[in-house]
Amino acid sequence: MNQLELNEGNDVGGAHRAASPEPVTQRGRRTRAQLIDAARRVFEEKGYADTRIGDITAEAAVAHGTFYTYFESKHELFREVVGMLVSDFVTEARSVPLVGYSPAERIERANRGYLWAYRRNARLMGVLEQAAVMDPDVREIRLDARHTWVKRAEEAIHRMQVEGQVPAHIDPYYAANALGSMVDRFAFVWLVLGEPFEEQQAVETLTQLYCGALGIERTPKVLP
Amino acid sequence: MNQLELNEGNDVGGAHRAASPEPVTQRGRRTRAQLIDAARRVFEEKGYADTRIGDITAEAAVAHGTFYTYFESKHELFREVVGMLVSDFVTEARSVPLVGYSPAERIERANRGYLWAYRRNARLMGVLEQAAVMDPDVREIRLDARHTWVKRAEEAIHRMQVEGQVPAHIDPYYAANALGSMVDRFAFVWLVLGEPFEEQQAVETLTQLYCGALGIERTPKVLP
Amino acid sequence: MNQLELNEGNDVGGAHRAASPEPVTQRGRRTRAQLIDAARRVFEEKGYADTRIGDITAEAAVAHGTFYTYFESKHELFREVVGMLVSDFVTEARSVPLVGYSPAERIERANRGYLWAYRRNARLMGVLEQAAVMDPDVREIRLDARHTWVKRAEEAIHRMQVEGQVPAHIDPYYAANALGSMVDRFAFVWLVLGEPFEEQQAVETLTQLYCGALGIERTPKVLP
Amino acid sequence: MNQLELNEGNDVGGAHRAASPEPVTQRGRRTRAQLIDAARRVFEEKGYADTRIGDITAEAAVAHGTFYTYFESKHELFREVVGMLVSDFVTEARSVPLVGYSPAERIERANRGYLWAYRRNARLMGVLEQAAVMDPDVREIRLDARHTWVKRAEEAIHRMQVEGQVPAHIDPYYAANALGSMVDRFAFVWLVLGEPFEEQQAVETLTQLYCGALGIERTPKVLP
DNA sequence: GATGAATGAGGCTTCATTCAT
DNA sequence: TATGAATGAAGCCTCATTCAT
Repeated sequence: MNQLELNEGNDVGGAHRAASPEPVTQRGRRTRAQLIDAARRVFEEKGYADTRIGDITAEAAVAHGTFYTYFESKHELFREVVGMLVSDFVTEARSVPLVGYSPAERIERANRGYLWAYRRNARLMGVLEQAAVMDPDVREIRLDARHTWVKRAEEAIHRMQVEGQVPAHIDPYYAANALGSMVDRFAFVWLVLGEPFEEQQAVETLTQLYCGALGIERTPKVLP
Repeated sequence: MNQLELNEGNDVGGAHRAASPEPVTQRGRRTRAQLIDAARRVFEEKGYADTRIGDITAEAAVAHGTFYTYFESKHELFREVVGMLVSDFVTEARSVPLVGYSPAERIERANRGYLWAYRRNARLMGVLEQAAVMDPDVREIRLDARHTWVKRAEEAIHRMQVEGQVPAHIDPYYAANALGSMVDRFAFVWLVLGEPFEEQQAVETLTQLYCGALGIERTPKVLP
Repeated sequence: MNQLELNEGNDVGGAHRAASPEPVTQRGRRTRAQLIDAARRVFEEKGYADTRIGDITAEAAVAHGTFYTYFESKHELFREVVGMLVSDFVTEARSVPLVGYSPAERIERANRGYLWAYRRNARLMGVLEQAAVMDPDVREIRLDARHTWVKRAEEAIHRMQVEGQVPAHIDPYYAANALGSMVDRFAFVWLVLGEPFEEQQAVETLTQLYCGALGIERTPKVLP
Repeated sequence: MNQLELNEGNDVGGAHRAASPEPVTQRGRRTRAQLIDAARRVFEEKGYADTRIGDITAEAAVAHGTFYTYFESKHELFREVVGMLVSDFVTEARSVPLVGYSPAERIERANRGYLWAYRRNARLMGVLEQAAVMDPDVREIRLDARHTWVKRAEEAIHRMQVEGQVPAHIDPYYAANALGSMVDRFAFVWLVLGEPFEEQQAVETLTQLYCGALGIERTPKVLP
């Protein structure tokens, strides 16, 4: 169970990845990687719409025309960058234990991990949300990732219903969507829009509400 | 109690407007209104970044140069349009009764009203979210609106804690933020990104989780 | 009877002419005309492929962007220019008398008129021939024009066959094409490619061969 | 007597080639030949102006940089290709008998051979005509070739005047130019611009007109 | 006020040519 | 010789903004 609303990785990312072939030479691979690195920094600083191709090549310290050796458009490069972003969330998600802890404990760990991953990638997450609204391709990546998560959370809720830990009248699919939304949006408002929250309290409240909503017993922690 | 994360209206909107003076003549007021109407349609169709001044004037059937008689920039006009969007949410919010119903009933009505208002304005809400990420002015409008709501929800939760309906260990401010996020984000994913949810089930689940999270008793409805 | 291989005028030209609407104001019409004038000069100097939009706007003494107020592409503007070229040939063609002279006399006048018109427009004729090879639209204009002429010459030959002035075994359509080709290509080699011919002798030889090919009696002129 | 308006071959072509030395190795010769083959195909498909160095190397399946091992420019390579085109016309021309047939018979064979050669090379002939308009070097090749032919045809006409087969008042040089233009241009309109002519009728009409223009007796063939 | 033409800075893309491997 | 990556000048097109009528 976790709030990862992003893609599991290669399968979906691959479906969207560039048609441009892998560079043959060592040098080519290095240049391509430089461009992706530079692009991430520029996207974070300026957002998707305000990023110029020239900003990226300047940041990567290559000639303007070199961009077109590897990418057809800003859009295509952005998808590469988003693919790496997704990978980081995936890594975080996989570190959440599925067994050996109480439900409340697992929920807390997942929430904390999600917020951490979000903080590491906050600027870029903002850009991703922005781009997803108008760009169908980006939206598809975003929704694919969300589907991956929803399925996981839904299964976890269902499992807990079978084990009698969560009431049967709750719809697992809708609940997974709603509670994921809660954590995801909270992270966005905090880390992208800049609302000044405090981490300990954020994790505590999100976890407490998450558990309460599902009828899971949990002893509140008293924060200093 | 409601999920309105948008501005209460004139006070905040007023703080941002004011750049261009109200037209003096009848004709001027009509032209100005035409531009705002047209702008809303174009923003909904193309998003903020892809809207051109020329798109708006063409849609409004006025000359290109006429735009600058009334607005200094696309940005300023967008704030006008967002101001009208906010007004619709405010109207909806005010129709939610604060007394005379059970907490669970009030929460359900607020949730339903929020989703309705969101649906009426879905395209534009998407644009607003998009613009809020990169544009500080728009972000300010968005966050002001959110603050308004948080204050209301926070006070409602606190009142219920005083009355013993909600456990004392819950932080009202964080909880108001988190639960508002849940409803707001759910609406976004449904109505902007296009996830196919069903209204009855959406309201039921959101309300049930909202109440459960706060420890409020509520008898689940059985949907057909 | 004449060698005009170019269009009669409005019908065909109109079919190809620009979609861009006539400018509304006096000033707009003047600017548009300036651009067409300038374009003709630049096309003549540099040919179609080597002409830059910037060359045209510089020659017309307007800003670069002004080009796009009136034309979508170099291609569209070129069609306008070619339309004016065609008009000149049409004017020339109409001045050739259809009656009141002997067949040989009419042929000579037509040949001379064709060469004159060609000389007036030599540079541009070269560009037109060049463009017609690769550009389907331009080719269509060129061939439409040729068809117009072929029909005229064909009818004239047929009339002379009926009157017994030309042998019946000659195919009027093929003959019209071949003899028109002779005059047209001779003009091209002379006036575009720069072979140093002399006008009197050119008219005399073309006319003598033209008549001889059709079996028309003609007394050769002795040139000084 | 023939209508070959193209170069006889090595002498003129040699005057323009010579820039890049013949490759020393076997492998080098093969690569160079691949490039020339590929270039012909690409020029035929895209025309001179729209052909990119990269198109040629891709078609030849060699690396982009390899081009510059053998050629200095697209222009130089084009001259190579045109040289091969000319060779084909020369081969055709040499197959026309100079003796042993009547004048009318020789003219007919030459016309038919010219149209055949033109058809084999139609696409490239179109490109050549196009390039000759603006490119002085290509124009020179074209005109050199034409001069070669004019000399031949002029000599043939003069010989026939001496023998009393052609009237003396005809100027051999102008007539050779004009009649060559007729056949050459007819072929162009038919095979490059795509006018739908039929071969038998084309040869018959061209030959009949050619003979008639020179006052040569010829019995028209009746086509089925 | 309204009009629509004019402006030109700014960003995009191409591609001939060079060069290190 | 062959490779393919890197370069950057050159041209294209857009569109926010100004301005004369």
